[in-house]
Formats: sequence, structure tokens, C-alpha cells
Amino acid sequence: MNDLSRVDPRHLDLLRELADRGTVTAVAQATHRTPSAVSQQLRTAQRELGGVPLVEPHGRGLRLTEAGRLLADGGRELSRTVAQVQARWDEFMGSASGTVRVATLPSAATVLLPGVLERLASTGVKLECTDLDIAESEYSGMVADHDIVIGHSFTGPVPAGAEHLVTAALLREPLDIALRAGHPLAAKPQVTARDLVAYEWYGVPLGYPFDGLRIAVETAAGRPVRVAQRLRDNRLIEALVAASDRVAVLPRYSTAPGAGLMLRPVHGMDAARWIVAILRPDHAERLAVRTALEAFQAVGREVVG
Amino acid sequence: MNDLSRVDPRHLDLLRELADRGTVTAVAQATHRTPSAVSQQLRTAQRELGGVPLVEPHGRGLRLTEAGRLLADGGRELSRTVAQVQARWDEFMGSASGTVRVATLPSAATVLLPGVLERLASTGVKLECTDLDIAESEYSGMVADHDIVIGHSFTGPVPAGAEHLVTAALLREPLDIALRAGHPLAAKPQVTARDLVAYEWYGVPLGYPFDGLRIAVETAAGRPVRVAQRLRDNRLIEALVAASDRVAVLPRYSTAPGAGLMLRPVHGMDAARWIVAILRPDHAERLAVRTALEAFQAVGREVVG
DNA sequence: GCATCCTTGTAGGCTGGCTACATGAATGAC
DNA sequence: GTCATTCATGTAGCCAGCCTACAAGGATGC
Repeated sequence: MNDLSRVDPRHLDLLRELADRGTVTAVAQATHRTPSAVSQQLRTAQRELGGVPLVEPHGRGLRLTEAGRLLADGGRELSRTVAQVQARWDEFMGSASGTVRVATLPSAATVLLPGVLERLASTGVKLECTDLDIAESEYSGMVADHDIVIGHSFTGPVPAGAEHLVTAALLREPLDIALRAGHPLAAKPQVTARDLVAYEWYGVPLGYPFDGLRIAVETAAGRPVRVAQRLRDNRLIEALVAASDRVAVLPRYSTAPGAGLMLRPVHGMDAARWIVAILRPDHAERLAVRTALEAFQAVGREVVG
Repeated sequence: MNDLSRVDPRHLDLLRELADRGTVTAVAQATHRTPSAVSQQLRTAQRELGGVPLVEPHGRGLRLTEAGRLLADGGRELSRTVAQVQARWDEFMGSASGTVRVATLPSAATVLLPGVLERLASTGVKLECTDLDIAESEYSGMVADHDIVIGHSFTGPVPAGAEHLVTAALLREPLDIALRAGHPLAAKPQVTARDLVAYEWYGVPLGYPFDGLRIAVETAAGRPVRVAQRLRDNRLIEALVAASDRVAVLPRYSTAPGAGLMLRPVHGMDAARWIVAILRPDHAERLAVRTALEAFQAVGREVVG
């Protein structure tokens, strides 16, 4: 019985992939095969493991059984081990070379990427960057196809939904109030909630995390503010703020200084977002990835310091 | 460059096997293939890793280069990880079942095997035992084809030549002096070096570890003893000792009590051998193997206690 | 009820990895 | 020095495993 259920690295890897991506079709795409091929692999894996069901139908797709999850977890450890060996090999070959795939929030990239690219220019590490607006819940999806995902978290340095993932805080970025140069409030080094409710705001769509500071201001001042527009793009908001007396919430470091704009902290409020890097444990082992991550962290420290 | 040298679990496993067994032919035998097939695998591994030589000719055979050793070490970790997953799977399937291959020193088996077999009778674990006279230097060779190798060590609980191996001390077995019942020295609870040099000895061939006690006795007494015969088999020595006034060194627990024979410790000397189990790390992960090892350890404690 | 999205099954093709056999190099006995 | 032995390796050819292409069937949501 024991001899009939021999665990095979290939099958562990398949189940890990399935656990990460959720559907046979997604796995097939990621591994450059047809769904049929993946389905057949799954069937042989099940057969070789003594016929215990590893997946079960669920809706249109399928999900892992407990047995399947067990093996998928094993697959995670396995790929981590292989990646460690790969890292040592790369090191031995004297090369932190290779391409690191980065997916990043545009605003975080504004702050960090220039410095990171400069630091990596002298190494063999190449970055392949994609900028995406990533919701906090989508991080675990992105890490399947990118080595480093740069996102933000408003609850703390560890974002939600990162159970199996490696996370690294890069930067704690305070949220400030943006004012045009020459704005009546610009004379004060800090603004208060009471100051702010006197002006109209440019906000973000309801439910967007930046909105938390607006709500905090309303709570502190005891009355709501008037939101003129609800917009997403920070550069657009900057332009609008610079052209009126309206105010907006903007992150401190990602907002271009000058250009007729000033930032002021809100007195007594310590609102901030954490810029974090999220990685799959196996990807995190690669030497090139570690090098890139260290560059991001170093630049993050520079920005704060 | 990095993309051209991707580490593959299959190749790591091959190199680990080669590191363990030393020759392509031995690997081929162990994996039920022809040497040609193994040689080809080796070549493709080398090609896929960027053409760096992993092996180099050495005498009639070949040996690993530094690069090869690096990857072989990685292969060890890999097989350990896979074995851990396999163990969890077995556990999940509710079975500590399977066959455990044991190679053991006959004298150690005499003491331990009866109890171990009894303990394992109620489980699904089967033992497949081989008895071999194993020199301390051959342990690492034996573990390739056996899950548990029982050997002895005279230097301490960890035998020499077990760098990559898991070891477990089962039993510290004192070395005593065997006398026939009714022997002049049998009246004393302990014998001294001075007592012993008065009698002829049955010894072991020069260089055999038991000879250490004889040498210690000679040193303590200040003069050599006369060795009548140099023999290997303990049962034979027992029979000869029982039939004369000659004495011999025999291990305390593995020597059958009664039958006209008595054992006496040598005063002031604490000679002993360690009965140890030696395992390959990956084999040590298997649930059935762990169960069997625990049985050996428990019986060892019983014998001493 | 229809369009969509998913998985699964079948038939057939391709290729990677194997065997069989031959060759060549290093070693050690005589 | 010669010869037998013991390794590794190269070549040709075979076969199983894995993949694709295509079709079909179940679940979901408008």
C-alpha cells in the first residue's frame, strides 16, 4: 500500500500550482499546456497516490480536497527547496544575474523605482516592470507570475491575504493633505481637522483606502466635508488641487514636490500606508530576486531617512 | 545565462545518487537502468546547467567536481523534503505501514531484534533484515540500500564517516571479560588488569576494535598478555572460553548468559561500544522507518535499564 | 434558454529517455 | 609488456509517456 502511493515531485508541483491558481485552465496557461494535459496529469497523480481524490468538483471548476491541500503544501516546500539550491548554484556561478519580474503600484514605483534601477544598473540583475493598480486582495494572485509585487497596506506592514507569502515592508508613507501654494492653510506647518472641514475636497471613490483619512477628519471635526469629485489618479488630483482652494489626501513621498503644491500633515493623526513587497517563498530564494528586494528596501530606507 | 541554467529535481537526484554510490555503474544498478542511460542523463544535466562540468574523470571512474558536489548536496536536501512530504502523506493515510530494510551487526541483532520484532508485530511495519559484519568505514555505503544500518562505534555515540547521515545511539554496551564458570577469577565481582595478565587470552585479529581493551589491560598491568588465538566470531570464542581457563573480551549484553560462561567487568576500565543506528536523512523521514527506529531505541533503553 | 466558462474524454502524433551493442581508457596481475 | 577487468561513453533504434486537437458535458448567470 505504501509502495503504491509514492509521492512524486512533479505531482506536488502540479498541485501547488493548482492551489495557487485555482483552476485547471489557469494552470495550463501558466505552464504552456492545454487544460486537457493538466487534467490528465491530475488523474495520473491521483492514480499513483492510491486513488484518493485530490480534487473535487466545485461550481464550474474544482477545488482541492484535504488530501490535495496536504500535498500542495508539500509542493510549496519542495519548490522552496529547489529554489534555495538554484540560488546557491547561481551564487556559485558568480552571478546575481537574471530577470526579476516586478509588478508595482504606480505611485510606489514613482518613489522607489528610480533609485532601485540605479542601484541595480551595475549588477547583472534586470528588472521587468509592470505597473498595475493592485487591490490588496489581489496580491496573492499576482505573485504567481511576478517575482516581486509592490503593493500597499493600510492596516499594517503585513497585508491581508498573504498566508503563504513572504512580505517585506519597504516604506511607511504618511498620508498628508495637499494644498495649492498660497492656500490660506499653507502658512501653518500642520493643519487640523477643524481647518479642513471648511474646504471642499477632492476624494477617492467610496471604499478606497485613502478615504479612511477623510472619514477620520470628519469624525474628529464632528461634521462631514463636501467632496467635489471622487477620482482615482493622483496626478490628476494634484493638478486639480494646484488650481483651486480644494484639498485632497495624498501620500507624502509619491507626490511630486513643487509645481505649486504643498503637503501638510493633519495634526494629531498618524495616517499612513505601508508600501510592501510581497513574494512567493520560492521566488524569494533566487539570488537575483533577493538582490532586487534588497535594493527596494535600501531605497525605501533612504526615502524615509 | 540564468535562464539557461535551471536546476532540475531529477538532475539533483541523479547527482546525489552519484555522490552516494560513486560510480555510474552503481547508480545504474540501483535505479534499474543501464550505465549508458545514466551517462546520458549526466550529459544533459551538464548541458542544461550551462555546460559547467559536474564530473571529471578520476581513475577508471569519475568523481564530482565542486559544482557537482554543490548540486549533490542540494539533492540531499531535496530528497529529504520529498521524504518529509511522503511521511505526512502516509500519516494522513493513517498508515505507518511499509517495509523497512535493516542491515545489522549480528551481535547487536541478538540483543535488540527479538524485542523490536515483538513491538512491531502489532503495527503495519515489516522489517527486512540482513546481517552483515560491517566495518565502521562502510556504514555510509550501506545506507544507500538500507533504511536503518545498525553498527557499532568505539569512539563515542557518533561513528566516524557519518557526515551526511542521521545517527541515533541505541545502546552503550560495556565490554567485559568472559570466564568459564568455576574459573579462579569468577569469584571476584570485578577483575583487575593484574589478574588478567596471568591468563592466556582469546583475542581478535590485530586492529579489530575489541583489541583496544586488551591493549589497555597490558598498559595498566605493565606487561603483555599471551594471545592463544585471534578469532572473529563471538559464539566461537564463547565456546572456547567455556572450555578452558583462557579469557576473552566480550560485549556484555550480546553474550548469551549461562551456558557455563560468566562476564566480569575490568576494575577501573570503562570500555564499551556504542550500538548505533545510522540512517540516510531522507529515509529517516519515512513514518515506517521512524517507527522502527523508535522500537530499536526503546528496546535499547530496556536492555540498559 | 442561451452564452460562457470550466473540466474531461478520445485519438493520434512526437519526443525524451531507454536498451543493446560497440569502443576506448585506466588499472592491476602476471 | 600483455591481458583481463572495470569503468565510462557513443550510436542507432525502439517505445512509453505526455502532449495537442477536437468534441462533449456540467454549472452559472444574464
